[in-house]
Amino acid sequence: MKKMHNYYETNIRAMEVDVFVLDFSYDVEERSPEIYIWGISREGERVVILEKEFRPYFYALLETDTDPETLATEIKGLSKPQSPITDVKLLEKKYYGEPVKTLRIQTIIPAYVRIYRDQVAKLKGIREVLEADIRFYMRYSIDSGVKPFHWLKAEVEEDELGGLRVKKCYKLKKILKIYEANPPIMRTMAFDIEVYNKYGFPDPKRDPIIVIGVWTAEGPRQFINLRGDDIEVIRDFVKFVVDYDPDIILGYNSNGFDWQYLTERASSRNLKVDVGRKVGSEPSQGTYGHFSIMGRLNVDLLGFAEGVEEVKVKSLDNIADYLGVVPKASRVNLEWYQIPEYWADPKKRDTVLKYNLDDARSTYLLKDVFLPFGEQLTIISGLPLDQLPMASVGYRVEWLLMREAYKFNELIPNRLERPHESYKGGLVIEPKPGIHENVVVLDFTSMYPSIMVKYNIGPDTLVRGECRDCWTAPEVGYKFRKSPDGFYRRILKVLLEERKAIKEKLKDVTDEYERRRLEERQKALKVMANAFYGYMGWLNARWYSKEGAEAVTAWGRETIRKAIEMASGMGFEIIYGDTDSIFVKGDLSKVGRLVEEITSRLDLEIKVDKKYKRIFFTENKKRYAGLTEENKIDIVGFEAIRGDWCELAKEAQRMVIETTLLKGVDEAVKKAKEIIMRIRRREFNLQELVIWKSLEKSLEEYEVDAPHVIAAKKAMSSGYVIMKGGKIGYVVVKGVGKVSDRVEPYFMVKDKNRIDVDYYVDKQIVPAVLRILEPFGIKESNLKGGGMDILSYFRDR
DNA sequence: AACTGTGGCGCAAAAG
DNA sequence: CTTTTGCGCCACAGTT
Repeated sequence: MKKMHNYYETNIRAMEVDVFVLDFSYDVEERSPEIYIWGISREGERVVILEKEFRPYFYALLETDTDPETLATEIKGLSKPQSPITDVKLLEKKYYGEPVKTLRIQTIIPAYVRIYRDQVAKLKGIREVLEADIRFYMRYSIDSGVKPFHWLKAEVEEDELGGLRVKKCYKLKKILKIYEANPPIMRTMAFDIEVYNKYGFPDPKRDPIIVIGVWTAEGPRQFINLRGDDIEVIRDFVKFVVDYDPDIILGYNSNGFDWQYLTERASSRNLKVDVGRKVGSEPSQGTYGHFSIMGRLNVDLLGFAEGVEEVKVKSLDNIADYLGVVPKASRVNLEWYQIPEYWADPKKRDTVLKYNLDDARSTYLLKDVFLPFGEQLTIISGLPLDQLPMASVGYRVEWLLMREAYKFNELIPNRLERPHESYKGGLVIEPKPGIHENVVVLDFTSMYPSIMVKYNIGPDTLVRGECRDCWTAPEVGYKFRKSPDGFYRRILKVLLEERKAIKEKLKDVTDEYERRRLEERQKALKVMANAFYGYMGWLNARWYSKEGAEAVTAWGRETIRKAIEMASGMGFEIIYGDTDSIFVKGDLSKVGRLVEEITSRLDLEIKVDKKYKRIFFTENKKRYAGLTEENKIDIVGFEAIRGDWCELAKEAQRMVIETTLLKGVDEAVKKAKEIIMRIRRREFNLQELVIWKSLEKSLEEYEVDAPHVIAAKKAMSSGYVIMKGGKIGYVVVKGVGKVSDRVEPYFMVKDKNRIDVDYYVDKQIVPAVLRILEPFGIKESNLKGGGMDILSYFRDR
């Protein structure tokens, strides 16, 4: 009777659903793990699919002379009642392409994998223990093929909702299909918090939140601390998030500040930041400082902004301004140290509120710039969108590789501690100094990935000793077997071919939405493919191969040498070259033939990247400036585009470069003299003199008292916190002694007259300008002489 | 004792 | 990932 009933029920409830996968998480319920697949159904409902059957496991790689049966029994003997070893199975797998015998050891609770791993590793007859360090939800995603931002068609049964803030909860019965299609509309919310910071860097135990600003498709919302107590602010904000129910929560440095502060502040006030889709779950800090929110994607856009190299100080206002999302002129601009003063003054308080909303709005609007690319990177790498911005390039590549390894029945190597070992890199050609007319830049397309594919490079294709059918790398002599395809080649081929196909398809697509999607996919594929070489030479990489990385650069050097040889053979003059490019001058009508010749003879694609009407080089490599065919001025490598020179020096150099290219050296000298005189007359803003540097280490680690380190220490002692990786802006003031003794954080200097003008002229403007003009015979005295006016002479003494 | 020149080294940031 | 550049500190040697 009971059985009949169940059968009947199952038939009624079993159904098919289509769900767009947002994220994964897992929980251990009643001593067994459950995987949550959070998503949006075809009908637009927020749903979760539970997978209760999947179990954690790892592999033990056997020595050749071991008997699997005996070892399996021995391993089973390690079983603990809290999480028994449920299965030990002998499997044929591949390790670096070689067939191997492994035991697959399965348990119940994910945390026990580590415990069993350590015990199994000590047993006799075990060569290595593998795949024990893969996160459980990741393990599931790899094995099941369920990937974020893909659709999942599945047979499910409806389940109890029990404390989940979704429309439906299903139990997974069977995966029917995983496919890519247009994503549903995702509800997106941006937020930003402002904190009382009168006593320097805010402390969550002491300083209240003064306002939380929110921006959504429906516009702004604000939670303001009116009574000096922020309990209600936090409570209202949490309620708002739960009610609005966003799929994506955007912030700017929200992993580094907002979530940290909010959770600490809340816990010190006995509140819970219960904003997840599971009741009672708080944002939890996972790997690399990222905060996970159950069922939602917590995306910190700062991670994407790091990729915008043109902007040196990656503050929200700078990034939003540069990308044209919110121009600085159209928003409230406040420095962090002005907040307490403005907040305390009833007449100025409104400015703080506007400032907060401008930040929330900027964050919200930045989504259109960053998310389409992020979506594509998620689809390709399989790394959930919320982890993507924090993950380094290496980890993005590795996620893709791990998924592919599973498909190929390859074991995933362990992460190893390796000592640093350097190897030779790309070839840089000595530039021909001076001004050149009509120079063409030829670029090998995706040189390193193409070389990896062409010569089948990788740790699994490397042959030590004799080899009949191998490619041999020049200079270093490493050999790689020609067939079958190695791990890297197989994956790279797919990426490069897909990119080619997309570029082809783009020629016919007119739909704007589809064009954008393909454009971003194409970019993401390029970024991923180009990251493979760097990944292979990354000490932390699971598929590290020094020999591989060394061979890639060696073939690269050979390729560029051959290209140069062919170009000069055709009568071209080589002006410069770096790694995968050559700058040539000569009969431009023959460039097309040169391109064809190189491409066919070297079997690597080269193309015209740029044409310069006029270009100049100094004696230095990696530095030049040119006027393109489109009358744009390109500046490469010089101070003008570096983040660690003051704006004034950069502007002066930019001016000199432009004038030199367009009007000639004499005119440029005149301009430079004018600028120097202006500074001597103190006609500048303090902002233009700030020198920004990042702190690559924590302050104690520095061995020398470099100026930026001293400036950071001064900032620290006045209450400002600068962490490792942060940026410090400083100016040089008058006084005696080393530069280090005369630096001060820019926000601590209010009086323009304290500035050491001589430093800025002699160590910033003159060197920057001379870098361009010196090759033309201009000396320091030509710039400084004859321009000193009496007035400033007296004022400076 | 105070200054100047030099070369090594630490450090950051660019190109590819 | 390597290559390249350049500033400033630091120690040292030689000079005034």
